[in-house]
This record gives sequence, structure tokens and C-alpha cells, in this order.
Amino acid sequence: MGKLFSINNYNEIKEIFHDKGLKCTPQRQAVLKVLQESKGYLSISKIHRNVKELLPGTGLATVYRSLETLIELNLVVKVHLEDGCHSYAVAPKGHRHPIVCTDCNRVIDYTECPMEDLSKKLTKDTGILIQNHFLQLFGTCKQCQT
Amino acid sequence: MGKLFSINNYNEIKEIFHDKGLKCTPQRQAVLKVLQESKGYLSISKIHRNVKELLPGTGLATVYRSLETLIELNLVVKVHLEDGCHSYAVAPKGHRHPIVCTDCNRVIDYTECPMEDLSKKLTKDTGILIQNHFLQLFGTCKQCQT
DNA sequence: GTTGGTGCAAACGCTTTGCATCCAT
DNA sequence: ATGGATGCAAAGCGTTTGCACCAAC
Repeated sequence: MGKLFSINNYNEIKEIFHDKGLKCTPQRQAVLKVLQESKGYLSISKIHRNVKELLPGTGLATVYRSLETLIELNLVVKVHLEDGCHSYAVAPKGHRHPIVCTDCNRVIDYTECPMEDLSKKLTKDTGILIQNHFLQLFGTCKQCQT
Repeated sequence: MGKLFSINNYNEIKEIFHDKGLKCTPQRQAVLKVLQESKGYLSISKIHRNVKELLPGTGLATVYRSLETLIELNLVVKVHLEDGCHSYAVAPKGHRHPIVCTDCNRVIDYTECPMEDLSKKLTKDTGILIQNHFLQLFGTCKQCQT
């Protein structure tokens, strides 16, 4: 099947798949497209619902498997929300931190990482070699601050 | 049943329960004691295993319900680990951030919060009113840096 | 004695897996 | 043509719930 969806950088994406010996299937394209068109992070069920609009027969298991693949290819990121549920979004360029609006559930990415400075300070203070961090911010976005 | 376990601040804890009309049961005490004696965050199954050593008949459902209660009383905190699983620890005094050693799984609490300064800056930059944040650090502790 | 808590087992929801079929390569 | 990907349904797993009994108050 050909270029079903007008996903961003179609040829580039196709190559990312092929470089790893993976197939660029319509289902994977659809999952990626749904995330590309979303303003924020989406839950599995929302992704599945939206994917089915593009590709009616798509099964839930395929959505799970596609997301796993897309994460492996660094095209998609997964976040842990406060209640322990997961959501997904297209991987941002570079290192960013999502700010989740607790009212409308939109996500704004914050590009400045306070950890860059902090990591060094922390290693000096505690002796712990900081390898990774998970920072998630929750707040109320402009529109929701009626 | 009386003071079964030598949990820290037994009378204080008992009062916290009673103030909310909750009972200070041996099971709840056991869950709290297990967490108090742990150096780091524990998974549900580890907590259950340890609790059963103190109180053999304890059911898994009770561990879940006890943790829920203890969180509600701010005696215990829940963290989301990288793989989406949950772990629990006694609530630290004040505002702290846990640093999880990816080798030995111990947790060191970091008392300085970089968010205090950042929140203001962020609100000014983006207009988003930061209400809450979740920061978790991963690294290698001194002992594991062989 | 009353009321909330417990233990057990069943139910639940999200996620993963097995397998036959399909299709991107 | 061939091996990876899909769809379906079943299994798996962590968590929650219903209910009869129990124990803290």
C-alpha cells in the first residue's frame, strides 16, 4: 500500500522504518498521523478511536504494537500521568518537558531544561551520578484561566 | 489489638487515624512499618511479602487498601517508575524529590527543589500557572559507581 | 454493640500473546 | 515468495470490588 496519509516527512519516516528492517504499514502511518495532528498527549483509547476513523479495521493490539515500534524509533514518546495512566505524543525535537494543563488536558512543551544545571550541582552535592530524569509539570494554561 | 509493631511515633500515628475516624489496625501498622524500615521505594508485591512476614494472613487487597489510606493521610507517597509500575515509600517531611539508583534501587531524597525558582519563570514565560510538578531523578549512587 | 476493616474470590480493565491470514517488500 | 505485520480472541496481570465475617472502637 502506498502513501495513504499525508504524514509529515513521509519519505524520511519510511526510511527510518526500512533502516531497521521494519515495514512502513498503513496502520503505523495512521498512528503516527493521529499523534502528529494532535495538540497534546493522547491516551491509547483515543488513539485507537482516531486511527479507526482513518483505517476502520485497525485492531487495538495493532495500536499497542505500533506505538511500541514508534517509541523504539524515537518517533513517539510516552508520558506517565498523575493517575498512573499513559499517554503518547510525537517525540519532540531535542530535550523538552511537557506541561499538562489539568483543565483542558492540552500539553505545552517547555524547551528549557532546568536539569542541565541541576545535574552537575547534584552530583557534586550527593555524589550520585545523574543519568536520567523525568520531569512533568501540571498547571492551568492561559485559556483555562478564565 | 494493641501496639503490635514498634512503628515510629506510634501514638502520633494512631491519632492521625482516629482524627479521620479510621481504625489503627495491625495490617495498616504493618504496611507502614514495612515502608519505614525500607531504605527505598517498594513495589506492592514486595510490601505484601514483607507484611506477610509480620502478619501472615494479610491479603493483597488489604495491602492495596492500606496504602490508599496511608496516602490519603499523607503518611505514604506513591511514585511512578520508568516502566509505568508503581512503588511506595514513607512520605518525606516537607517537599523532596527522590533520586532512584538504577543499580541498587535505593532512593536518596533530594531536599532542594529547583521548581521553586522555575515555576515563577515559567509562568512569566508561558503564561501557564504551574500548580504541581512531578520530578524524579535516576542515577548511580556512590556505592554502585565501582 | 456498632461500624469500619479484613480475607477471599470473583470481576475488571488494560495490555500482551498465539495463531492463522495478509501484505509490504 | 517470504517474512514481518495484522486482526481476532484468548490469556495475563495488576488492581478493584462484593460480601460475609471479624475486630477496633
